[in-house]
Amino acid sequence: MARTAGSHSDITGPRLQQVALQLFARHGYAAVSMRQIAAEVGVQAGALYNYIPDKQTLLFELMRGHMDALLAARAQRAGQGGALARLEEFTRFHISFHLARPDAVFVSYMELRNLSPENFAALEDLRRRYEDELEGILRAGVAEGAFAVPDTKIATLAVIAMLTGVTTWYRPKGRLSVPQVETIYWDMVRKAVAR
Amino acid sequence: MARTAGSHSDITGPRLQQVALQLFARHGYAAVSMRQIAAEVGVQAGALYNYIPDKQTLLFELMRGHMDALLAARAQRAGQGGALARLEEFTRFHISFHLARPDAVFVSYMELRNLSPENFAALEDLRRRYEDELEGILRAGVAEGAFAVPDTKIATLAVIAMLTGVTTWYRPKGRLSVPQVETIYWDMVRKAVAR
DNA sequence: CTTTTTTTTGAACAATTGTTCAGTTACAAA
DNA sequence: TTTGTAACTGAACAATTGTTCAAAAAAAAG
Repeated sequence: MARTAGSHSDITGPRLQQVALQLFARHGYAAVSMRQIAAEVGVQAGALYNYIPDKQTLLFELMRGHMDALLAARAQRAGQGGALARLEEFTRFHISFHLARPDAVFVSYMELRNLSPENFAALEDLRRRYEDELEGILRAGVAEGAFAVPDTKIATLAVIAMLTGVTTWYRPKGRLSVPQVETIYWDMVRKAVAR
Repeated sequence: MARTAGSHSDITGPRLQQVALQLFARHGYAAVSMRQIAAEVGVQAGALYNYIPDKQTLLFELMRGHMDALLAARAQRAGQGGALARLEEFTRFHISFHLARPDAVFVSYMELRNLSPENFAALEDLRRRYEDELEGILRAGVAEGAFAVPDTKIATLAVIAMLTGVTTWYRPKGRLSVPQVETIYWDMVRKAVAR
């Protein structure tokens, strides 16, 4: 026998991405085999190569897809108002966006070293673009006299590290809702950059 | 031929740990083979098994060694004085300790999912003990009325995430010295938990 | 219905994996 | 110098790796 009944490109394609993201997040890129992914998709390993050229590209596309979605979502909420308001907006956005996609976040931060040099460079570029959003806000706040940070570049990285860290402990079944978490972190971010 | 001239357990043993840590940090546990490690040590793969029972235990021992060193170094600087002074001490300690061991930090934070369940539990226990150090300080500060944090547990994780993030960008050749970095982060930590 | 196209199977590939072990060598003690 | 031991080699092991491809079957088109 060959082609399975009810099989379709529209199903297998997206499901491959979904399954790969989940398994990569759970066990790591290098520890997951194409056969494991195929088994979870419900197909033989060879069939996956109708959708991806190779395993490396699969990883890269997952990571790039995540960063693209992040930048697109960020661009949609065009920053307006004073630096303080924009910083709050960024903080809440970052937390809610990241908490909604724990697998993609995990993979994007943990598997950078498994990318080929060109793919790594491309991803670093996207990451930089996102960081620049926050640094722009911090710089504006300093110019306004609303913030006091000794080094906007370091403050940018420190704030992002702090916010992204939420993904390591947050569980949907936990005692806090996402908006509550946002508020707690916003309180700390606001004070950390305050005069 | 067999035993290499000048070979000794005192050399190969430590060198194995050193090389494994470096390679695991650079490429990831699953992506590094025992033969790669052996080649870097200057020995055949089989010889490594005079020093470790298996690859998994090698990883675990590296991570446990790091956490033991962290807790031991922390215990040495027994916290004294008010919460603010203790928090500054913790902040500077955390940064300097982590910046001095980038490979061990990287492995300990990235390879948790490659540990067996028992080994994972053991490491989580050590990590918790370290986090409790900081939470104790924050709690004391709140009791003193020196700090205002809505949730000491979350604040603990947020501060640690922020501080550990320094390892992702700091380079010894960079424009800032370690004490300068400490001061910049301390400024943000201090304000973040302030009243 | 028949034909064409899309999708998948299943086997095959060379390479690599962690680990074991009998045999071999270097070193230290006697 | 002989003996004993600690350290290492080199080959072997079964299993698994990413990837390819001819054959087969299901779906879509005519």
